[in-house]
Amino acid sequence: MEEINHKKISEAEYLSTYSSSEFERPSVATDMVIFTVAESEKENYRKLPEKELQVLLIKRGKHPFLGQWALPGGFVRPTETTEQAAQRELCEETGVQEVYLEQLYTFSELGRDPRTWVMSCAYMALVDQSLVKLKAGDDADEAKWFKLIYKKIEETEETKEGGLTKYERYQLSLEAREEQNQRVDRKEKKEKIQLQAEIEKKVVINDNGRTSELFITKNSGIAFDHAKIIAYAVGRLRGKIEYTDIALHLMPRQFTLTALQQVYEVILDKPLLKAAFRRKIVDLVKETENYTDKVGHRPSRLYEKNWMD
Amino acid sequence: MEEINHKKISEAEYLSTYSSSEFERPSVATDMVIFTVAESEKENYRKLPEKELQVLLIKRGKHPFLGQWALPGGFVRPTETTEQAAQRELCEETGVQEVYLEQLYTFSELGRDPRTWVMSCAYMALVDQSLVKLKAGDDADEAKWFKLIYKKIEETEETKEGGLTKYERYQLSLEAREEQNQRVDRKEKKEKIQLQAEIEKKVVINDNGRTSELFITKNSGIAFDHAKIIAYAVGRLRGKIEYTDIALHLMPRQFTLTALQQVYEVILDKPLLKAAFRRKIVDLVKETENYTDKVGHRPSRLYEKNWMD
DNA sequence: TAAATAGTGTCTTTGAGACAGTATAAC
DNA sequence: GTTATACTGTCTCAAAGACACTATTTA
Repeated sequence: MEEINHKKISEAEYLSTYSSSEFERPSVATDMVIFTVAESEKENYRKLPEKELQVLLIKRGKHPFLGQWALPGGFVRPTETTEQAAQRELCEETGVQEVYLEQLYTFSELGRDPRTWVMSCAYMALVDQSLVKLKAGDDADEAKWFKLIYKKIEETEETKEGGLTKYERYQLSLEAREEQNQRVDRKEKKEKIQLQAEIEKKVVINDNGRTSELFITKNSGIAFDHAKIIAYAVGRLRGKIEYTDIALHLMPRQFTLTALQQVYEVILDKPLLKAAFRRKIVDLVKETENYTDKVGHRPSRLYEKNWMD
Repeated sequence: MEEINHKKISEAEYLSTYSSSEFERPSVATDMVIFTVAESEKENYRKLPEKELQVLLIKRGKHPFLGQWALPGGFVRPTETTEQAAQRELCEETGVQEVYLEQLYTFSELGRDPRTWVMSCAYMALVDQSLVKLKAGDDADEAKWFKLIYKKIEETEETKEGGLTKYERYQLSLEAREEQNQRVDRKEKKEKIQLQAEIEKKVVINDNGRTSELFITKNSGIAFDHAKIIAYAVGRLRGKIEYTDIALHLMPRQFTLTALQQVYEVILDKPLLKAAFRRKIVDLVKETENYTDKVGHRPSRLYEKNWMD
């Protein structure tokens, strides 16, 4: 509590006497959920490649959670906003400037970092993979794209007196290919890194309305509470892709409408009808006079992003 | 940077040697945008009362911004999450437990608090006015409901090379009735407290997409960057009321559909068509057998909230 | 009975879902 | 010609906008 008799001093005088260490302060970090969409290999020469939603993780080279995988991030400095910190981390990790960046949520559960009191202001970034150059992975800072699958696996309801509680269980699977860095052998072993977590969404409905909260119920290999942050980000991405044009941030300069549709499908994790999809996104894109080429079937017109509205 | 050779120590050992004061830390506060909807007086005995959107502000009894009006809030303690801090502030200020609470955004602009490095994790709360008992206003902590009007007043576009910049100017008006506490004179002077701010929304559209940012361009009487936080909250409320049932949190236990429509109208600041409105919200409410009474015209059926989905 | 709100019916418009049908390059 | 994708047309259905019409209470 301030004990100064404020009636008698000016604001300038007050500030000069203000002690900035009256309260214990948390550390504040930003964590970045950086999404991209990449193509996996073609099954045959005429089939289109499949797409996958990917998230960037970094192998921790230090305690805590040494050897586990974490979201890129770091502490916010006194000379920058959380957004600038996120921007800085993003650039350090991917080399990309100018990408879509959105503040997600500030996580402040006690004990989320075993070291000390740390809040995390989480951001989501959407990047076009073709622009990204991952930093060469030295031991302490190995970055990898993980294929992300996030699915609801169970839904239960419980009726208590005066209300209803729903539990939705989601599975988060993250998978990356382990590259054999040094070995230049013929038998290029493609070992996979598999991370898994289970997230429970608890929805309480009673006279006072509806509240929902996420919990990590299982976790193997994902550092801190980052499984929860990723789950939150996927939810936000899925919600926003339906009524905004953010998906365009994941596209290269020119792209086919089928490619765009695949991006929507892989994010929403469900197939969409072609005709309806095209009607919906027609205003988000501009026709070009270019077509795909040598694809083993009818070529497709290329489009560009149309941000005007 | 941590200079410990982490290869040789366990996580437990590492944590015991971790110094928690390596980085400069910000103060973290929560600020609450507490909305309610209240009725103003009837024009005549048969007309329905008008509704107004209100926000709770507190007159600052200390520096900085002494005498100006600020959102309720306070520093987050090491024993609580930001949400718990918000909950606590809300309860201290309004006496209400169990209300709708939603994290809005974390504001971290440098210099937003002249004392020191302070981030604010802002929350929005929606309360039914009938449950609120404002704390008796002692000198240092006078709380008041302000009628809120937030309107777009200008929109300009600027085409630069490689992009388009839109500026949208919004006016935020806050108005409260100054009650004459002690005086019990006949001539009950109803002086008004008028606060005004102008917010500019700058939208930049270029090859990299669309970014938008809010700035306070004029401000009279609103402390800190709280005009911006309020503007942000109104935007969120307007967006969410269209596709969720959060408006129900502003309603008393029983209410008429016209009252609910008025709440939507006052928040969205535009009239809605009755038939379409009723079709849209029919699943959010439950019929009761009760009707309004003595209203000078046909009585109206009362409804209750129906959160089930 | 006049005033004011309550509540319903229905025509139109819009957009999404569903699905079929035609088009076209590469092999 | 076969394969696989590109692209369009249209029927249906559901929700929202617009507006008009009927119903009911109270001073």
